[in-house]
Amino acid sequence: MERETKSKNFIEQIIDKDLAEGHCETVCTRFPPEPNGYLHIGHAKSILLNYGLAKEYGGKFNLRFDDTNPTKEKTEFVQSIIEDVRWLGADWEDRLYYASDYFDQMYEAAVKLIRKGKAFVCDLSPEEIREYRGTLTEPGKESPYRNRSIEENLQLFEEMKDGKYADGEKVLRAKIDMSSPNMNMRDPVIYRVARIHHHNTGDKWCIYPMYDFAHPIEDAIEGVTHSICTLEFEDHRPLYDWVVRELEYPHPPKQIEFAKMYLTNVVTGKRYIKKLVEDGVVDGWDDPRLVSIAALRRRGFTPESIQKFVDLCGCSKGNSSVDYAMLEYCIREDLKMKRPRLMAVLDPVKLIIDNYPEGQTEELEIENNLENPELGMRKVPFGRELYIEREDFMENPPKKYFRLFPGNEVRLMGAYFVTCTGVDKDEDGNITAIHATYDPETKCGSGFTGRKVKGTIHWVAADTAVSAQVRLYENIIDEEKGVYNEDGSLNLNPNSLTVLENCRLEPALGAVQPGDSFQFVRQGFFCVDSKDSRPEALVFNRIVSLKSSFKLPKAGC
RNA sequence: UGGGCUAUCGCCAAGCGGUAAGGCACAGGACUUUGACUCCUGCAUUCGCUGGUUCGAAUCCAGCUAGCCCAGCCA
Repeated sequence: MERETKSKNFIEQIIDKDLAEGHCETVCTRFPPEPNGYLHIGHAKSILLNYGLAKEYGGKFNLRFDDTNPTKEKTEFVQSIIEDVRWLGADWEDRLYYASDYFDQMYEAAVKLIRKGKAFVCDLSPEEIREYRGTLTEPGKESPYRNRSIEENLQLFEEMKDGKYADGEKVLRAKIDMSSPNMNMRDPVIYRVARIHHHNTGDKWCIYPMYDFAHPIEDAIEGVTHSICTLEFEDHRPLYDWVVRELEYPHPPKQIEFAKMYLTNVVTGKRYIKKLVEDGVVDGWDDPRLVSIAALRRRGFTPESIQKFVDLCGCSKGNSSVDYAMLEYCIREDLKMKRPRLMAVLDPVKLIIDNYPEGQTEELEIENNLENPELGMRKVPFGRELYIEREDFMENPPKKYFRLFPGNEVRLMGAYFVTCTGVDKDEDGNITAIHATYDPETKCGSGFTGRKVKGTIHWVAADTAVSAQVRLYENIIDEEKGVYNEDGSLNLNPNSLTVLENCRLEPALGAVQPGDSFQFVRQGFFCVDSKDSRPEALVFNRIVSLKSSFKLPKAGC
């Protein structure tokens, strides 16, 4: 098997260099979500990037919950994150960790800093700390508590741990530089008091470490070599390095930042998704109109397609917004060879073959996927009355329309050639049925080569068709215009979901399982909704359309 | 006269001083029992701008410009 020779991204180049220069001997990465919401396509990039790197270098990949702030975290999210990461195929083996399991070590680390004179207990209120911090252009000033003795700090910190102070009364701060141009270095808070039940440690602690202090410790404890995070943490790196250095870890982990991924025409961003869910605009975190991992899964995207997407997008330090068409391409590419191509009529109109004997039926054998014989054959019943797609017939066709119109001959896929002879209409002029004649000689598989037709259309037999509901999902919001308008109203795409109630499927589709996906000939890729499997009618979600290059001319024909 | 980061085709993205990869999208054409797929072909004389160094610059230097991030006891 040939492997595409892919150029290495900047992270791989850093790792190569670290390995070559002996900064590390192996590679260990991690995905460290805070369990405060559901994962989305942006997280997939981080997960697959970290996992892929570990795999590429024969190293390890850890899944670690960064649960240092119990006010926002829930077990519910822990479960969904585990499920999503597993589904994506990132294997953490036996290395599932919780930052909260390191609280003892973090406490000791804080004590160590105090002993070194590098941390102090501060009594300033949150407001005062903000005032003392200065601004982006002015340096801050030192806290009046900055020069407490080591002994006093030790005692006070222990008292914080023992619950002698109320929330917000005291914090532990790193003693760095109040005049640093980097706000993160102006004596950052590293421990705060919070009397909140923690999903993992219960009520054992009433003080919790801050991210900037906790994260490097977590990485160091686990032996993470490359701590990959997003761009907004770039300014935190000096602090990350400070913590690692002051705590004197023998194998300091290294933080590397990359750009988050955005998708055009789609709501990315945890807090917007959260609001859409909370406002009831969507049905939940896994509403197929969203791009949460759960939604993509329910919509019919495969882990392989997401992997391909992430690979294709690459990784850099420039903020970017990837065209949604790229994601569509990836799922089409993944599914086209491995799923059956079946016939489904989304907007049915009856086609009556007048010269086909009344009462006669036959079973045609059709390949499930013309390009992949391994998927086998299936039997499809054929008869005098069929349903075809309403848009596959035009009474007055424009130039270059080569589907059905009066006098024209087309191929019924897998069956016969039929020639349109006329239409029935109701009093209002709506077409109620189309009439045609068929040519028995042209049966599929008979080797007939007498003449060719330009159009091939799909169909289902009227009496054996299975009825179904099909949902056509569109991107929910045009994020270029903002998720919410200035007046607070939602900037929704009103056509984000179209429900087609009257679809007719070939009988083979009556026995499918939730989650199964198919290509519907000429329509696109669809997936049986895993959450809505009503017995009376199957519910299909459209994953993505096929590309279609024939566009009807504009009005006037 | 705060700091950090980024700038290469409509969208991603290689490139690391030797004369602009690739993918998506798009447009032609061939093929076709899906107007799909597949297959060809086209698609940056130019790398945010202006200077400089050099035989040679997207790559080095200087100065601009634009965008993103930072003043949580969030992560």
